[in-house]
Amino acid sequence: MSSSESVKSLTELVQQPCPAIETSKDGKPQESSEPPVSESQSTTPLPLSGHSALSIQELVAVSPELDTYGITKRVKEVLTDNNLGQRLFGETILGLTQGSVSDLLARPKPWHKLSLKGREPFVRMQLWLNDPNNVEKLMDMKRMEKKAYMKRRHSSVSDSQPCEPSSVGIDYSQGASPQPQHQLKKPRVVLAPEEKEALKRAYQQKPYPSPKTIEELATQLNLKTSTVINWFHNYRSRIRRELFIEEIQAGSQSQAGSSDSPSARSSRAVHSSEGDSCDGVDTEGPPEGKQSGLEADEYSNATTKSQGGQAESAFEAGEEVPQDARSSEKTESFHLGMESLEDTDDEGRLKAPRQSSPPGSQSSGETLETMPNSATEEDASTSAASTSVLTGESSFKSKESSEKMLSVPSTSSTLAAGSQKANSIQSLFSFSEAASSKNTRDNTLRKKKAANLNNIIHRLEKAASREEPVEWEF
DNA sequence: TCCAAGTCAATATG
DNA sequence: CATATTGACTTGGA
Repeated sequence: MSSSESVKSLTELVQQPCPAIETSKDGKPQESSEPPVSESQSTTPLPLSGHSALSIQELVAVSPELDTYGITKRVKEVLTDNNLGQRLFGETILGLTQGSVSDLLARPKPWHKLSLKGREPFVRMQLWLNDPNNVEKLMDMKRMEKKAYMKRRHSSVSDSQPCEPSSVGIDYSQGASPQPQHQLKKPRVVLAPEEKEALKRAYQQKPYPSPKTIEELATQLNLKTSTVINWFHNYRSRIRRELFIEEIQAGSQSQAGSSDSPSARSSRAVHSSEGDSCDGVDTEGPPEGKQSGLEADEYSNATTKSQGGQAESAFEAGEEVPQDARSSEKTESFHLGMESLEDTDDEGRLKAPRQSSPPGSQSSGETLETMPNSATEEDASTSAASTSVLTGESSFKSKESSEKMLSVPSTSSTLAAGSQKANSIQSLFSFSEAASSKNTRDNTLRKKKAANLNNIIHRLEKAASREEPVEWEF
């Protein structure tokens, strides 16, 4: 209550001003409608600058559609132009940690795909962009931090150790191990490349593995069940995200109506996906041009299939979905000749991180994964999946280097090279930047897309069995 | 319960 | 030092 008025101004506030670019120094649009203040206790633990009126949540609720991609783009510009780090920005402005900020800035999801909670950071960013003193404030914070840091540094010199608050009674750690931190802190699992490969392969067969399959995978890879579960959750959502950014990028230049901010200006060169495809094969889709790209293709493809009705069999059979250039699977394990350097410690490294191994006592010498044999032979699908995993496993010797290696063919540092420092001229007109997801790990992308197809099919089936109006916009 | 979406926080990389 | 990646956890919905 009482805010019908403020809501209005807030809405304006949030609205993207114009394409104006911040440029360094202080260019302050004008702005003056500081929304009134109307305390609201709600829950906003943020160091929210001053008062700013309604809680962000309310603001989010009334916020018009924001161009997340554009916002992050501008934020990135402002930050780099002024040498401000994302840690500071995140903690001060968004109330998020550096990692989250990095992620957000690099892969913003389209507004309509965000939950209320997910929109919050973007509203904050927009608000920040509109604040004439945004940069100054942050700079101040930065200075203050530095000062505090210096101070601490000096004072600590006087005495011995830097006052570490110490952790509550540690001691009694195994007295004969100098480096292991108090392992009460959980080591953080680090999956070996081979393990990831195996999981990806499994995902490809079945994006939503049954508990049983998960168990098997865990056992075979010698991982905790929860780790496998988490991996699938994470992988699924990250693949999904990958597609979102494409959607955004594609949409931002091909117009595509619907959604999008009231600023339709510039849209220039439209470098459609560059042709990396050298090896022909794959994708039967005619070059064509229109539409919003291949991904749309895949989607429609999936849709068609599931409606056609046979998708199911193909999917369940574990046969392999007609993923275009798949086939590499086996082929891939070919180049086992490489790993010239750094493979030395490979072995030692692999087994290291894991602690207490499950009941299955195996491995011990050699290559970690030995896979005696599949535990049991279950139904077709399952066994098929696990088998393939195993197969892949046994033949590994190479890493997933394929992608990594190919992707970095001596790229002479192109733009964005020295950045960090100051240059930013390009940012004013470049626009290219993330536009095309270079061919870096293009391979991976392909794989992910294919994998996603399975994912989609799965969801379609699920939805179909029910009977709601599915509303995913393809 | 499972899942997705957001995050955190440790660790990798640059 | 900064930014990027990623396994795990938290929340909220069905």
